[in-house]
Amino acid sequence: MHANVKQNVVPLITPGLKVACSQCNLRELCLPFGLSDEDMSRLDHLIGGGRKLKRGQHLYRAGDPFESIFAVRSGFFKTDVLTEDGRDQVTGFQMAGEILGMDGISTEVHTCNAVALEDSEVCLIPFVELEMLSSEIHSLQHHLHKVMSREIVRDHGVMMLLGTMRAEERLAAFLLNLSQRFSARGYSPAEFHLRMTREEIGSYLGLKLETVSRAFSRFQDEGLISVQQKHVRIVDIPGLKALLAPPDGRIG
Amino acid sequence: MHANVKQNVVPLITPGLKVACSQCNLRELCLPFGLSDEDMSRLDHLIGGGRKLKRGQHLYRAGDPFESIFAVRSGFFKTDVLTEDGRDQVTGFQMAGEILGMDGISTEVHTCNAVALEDSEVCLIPFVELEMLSSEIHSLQHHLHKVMSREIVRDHGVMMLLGTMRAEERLAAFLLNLSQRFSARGYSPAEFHLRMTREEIGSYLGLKLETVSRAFSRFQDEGLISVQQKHVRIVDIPGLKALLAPPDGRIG
DNA sequence: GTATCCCTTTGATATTTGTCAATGCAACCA
DNA sequence: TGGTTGCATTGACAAATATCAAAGGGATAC
Repeated sequence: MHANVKQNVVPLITPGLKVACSQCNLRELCLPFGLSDEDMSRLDHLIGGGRKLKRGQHLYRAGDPFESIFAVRSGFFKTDVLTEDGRDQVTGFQMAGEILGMDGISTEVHTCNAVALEDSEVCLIPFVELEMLSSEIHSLQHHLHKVMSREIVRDHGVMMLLGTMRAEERLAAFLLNLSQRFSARGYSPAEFHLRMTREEIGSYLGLKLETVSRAFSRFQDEGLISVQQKHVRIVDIPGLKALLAPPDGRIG
Repeated sequence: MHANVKQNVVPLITPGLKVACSQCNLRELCLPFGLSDEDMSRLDHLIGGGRKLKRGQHLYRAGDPFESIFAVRSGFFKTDVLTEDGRDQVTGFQMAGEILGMDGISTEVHTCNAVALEDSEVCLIPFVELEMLSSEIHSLQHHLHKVMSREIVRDHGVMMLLGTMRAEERLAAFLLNLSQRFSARGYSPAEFHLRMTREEIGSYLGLKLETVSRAFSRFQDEGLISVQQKHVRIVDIPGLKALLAPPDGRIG
């Protein structure tokens, strides 16, 4: 290898990784949602290939020029924001069918980091070309807007969690959210493997890792879940949901 | 007034309130940013008129069908999310030139409430027509995407604030953010009137109103600001900024 | 296979923020 | 003008979470 080629450079596109929305079983969860066969094949031609990432690899970093958004094909990601003064906030965890990178549109530069938490694959969607195609395909344009709006609504949910919930409520909401998303992808809603550490969960939930660990233990003691390291089984979904109603529960 | 007309019904468009982006001094802060004169006049024709709101009036409520987004022409708004279990989270405060209502795109229904905190005026931007026009005007399409992306990035900043900052850091960040936004609109960055109550600030910052009030008092004792009820004068901007570097400030 | 390292759990204590309560201030209305 | 009402401030105390510290468990690398 020549000296002017860094050893850790990773190809931006994994050669031979074919991508076709029309053949993808995630299409109903992902960007192609609602497209006709013909329009979907036009989208196929736009997708700039795929990319494989090993656990721990960055899909992009804050400061990288923005060129594409990404659809998660398989695997699991986290996004986080780092400030100069050393704060680190996990802003989300993304799984198959979800879109990454929309933070970069506003400034043409990514504002957060996206890291694979397990070996993963993504589709590259060049944004300039996506805009061109969505000028022509109204349903694609509208769905892109929906995807971005959904991200805004999701963020509001996280603000609600961080602003109004206590530690155990936050963790319950987090587990129920994961459960629901796994379920939507055909996996068990009751039993799954956490891809992230207690510290990453804590960062997302605005808690210290010890607090997260204690909340897990408490849920187990109360018979709500069974947890061993990263393996979680939800025993009592209604019980977890009940935790989300505050003590004075002014319902109705 | 006839019995079948509710007394509190407010016209959705204020008759006679003319709106033209091309004549608006907010256009560089708002949706028309970057448009040519010709394209701006096409946007003028799309804007569905304006609407005036008195303090306390809702621009829209969670559950309302989504039809338009709104540009704040004058005044001041808050948006908040309410859950069935009684939680209430203020998700943002909006001032002139800022866009409201993008939460509604994803489900065709608004997911939060928008309330005028002082007498205000907005422009109505019918979304279906905006999508049609942005298919034709690429720079409008792109700028709409930027505006939505900017909202996502802003939300990440709020998550950072809620997830990693302590009470006084949150309030300092809040004041500095207001200061910067007033400044960008030609108002004093150092002296302004808060349009929201301590409770609303607290909701936004994930704090109780008493904690907000104590933080204000502490800032005043330390000579950082001068505060009397809703009137705030920032005396020491660098001092406030210094509060945002955490105690161990691992810089560099 | 085994040693290492990172992650997790748990306990004791400190700090921060929330809760409850009382008072003060200011604007608004009659 | 005076009273009412809502908002803000302040204090004392309680509760939640963070911090510090130590030890155990699994996965990974050699």
